[in-house]
Amino acid sequence: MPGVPESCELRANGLDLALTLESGQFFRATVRGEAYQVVHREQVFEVRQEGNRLIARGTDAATLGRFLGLDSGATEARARLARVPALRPALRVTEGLAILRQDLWECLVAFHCSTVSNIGRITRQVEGLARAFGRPIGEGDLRGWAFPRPGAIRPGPALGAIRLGFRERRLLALQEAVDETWLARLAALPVEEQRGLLMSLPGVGPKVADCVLLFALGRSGAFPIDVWIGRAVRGMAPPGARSYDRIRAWAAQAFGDDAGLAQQALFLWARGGGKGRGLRQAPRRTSRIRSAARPSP
DNA sequence: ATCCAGGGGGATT
DNA sequence: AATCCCCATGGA
Repeated sequence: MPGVPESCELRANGLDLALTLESGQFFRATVRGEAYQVVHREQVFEVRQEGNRLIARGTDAATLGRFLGLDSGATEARARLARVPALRPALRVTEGLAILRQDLWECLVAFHCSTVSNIGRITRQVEGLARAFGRPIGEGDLRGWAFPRPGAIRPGPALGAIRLGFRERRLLALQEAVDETWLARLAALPVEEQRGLLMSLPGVGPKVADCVLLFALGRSGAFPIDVWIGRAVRGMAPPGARSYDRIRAWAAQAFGDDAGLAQQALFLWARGGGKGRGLRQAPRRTSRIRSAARPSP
């Protein structure tokens, strides 16, 4: 039995840890005093930020750096995105935001659960799945449950207690459609094939597929469009860009491989979140705009 | 094309 | 306290 979890320290490279972990892309980070406790794959670790330093316990620098996207060039991406004037207000309140690199299967399930739901509920459901079906991991004060691998989630009262609602049957079907080999092959495909394959899964439409491409498969040009993004880009995108595919094509043209970061910045900004604001309360100021704008044929 | 599944969070009444 | 609105997917 190993005793003390390994520690590490690395430069944050401009990352805002709190902003990134609480930006709604990841569901397994919890506040613990000045730090965050994170469950990532088979590790439970604790990480905190002091200025431009990240100090962690229970993981190694390589794993942490990759998970946090420290090598993803977020600073350069922001500089390129700032050339688009309409994006500047969103960029202003999301300095230090990065796109995480999550576990593929966990990310797929989490965003599968996200359909017609909200962040608080998704968080509880992901945690519930881990507690009910995952393996206990960690040691000392760093304990948790790994997310259950495909096949480990079983129908029954324990699953019912997680209250997935109509998502439960689809989650079980999703699990049947996928195994470790399938996931490994998916990761190696070109992006358009990845997207098509993801969308062929039960309960996975364009939005969920794009979330998985962005948050797990490292496809930085993916641009998931939920209702908040739809509102945010109204007025930026040309009036013709109304459908999911047209907004997506516009984003690809406007932002290229930086579209994913643009999306996450817009998401926080549109919800009234961003630096020092948290993400919990979403003011309804845009609902009027939304009802005023009708889809055109 | 429209309705619903099942639920919870937030806002309005 | 009751009621309305919201939300992404798939099947009727």
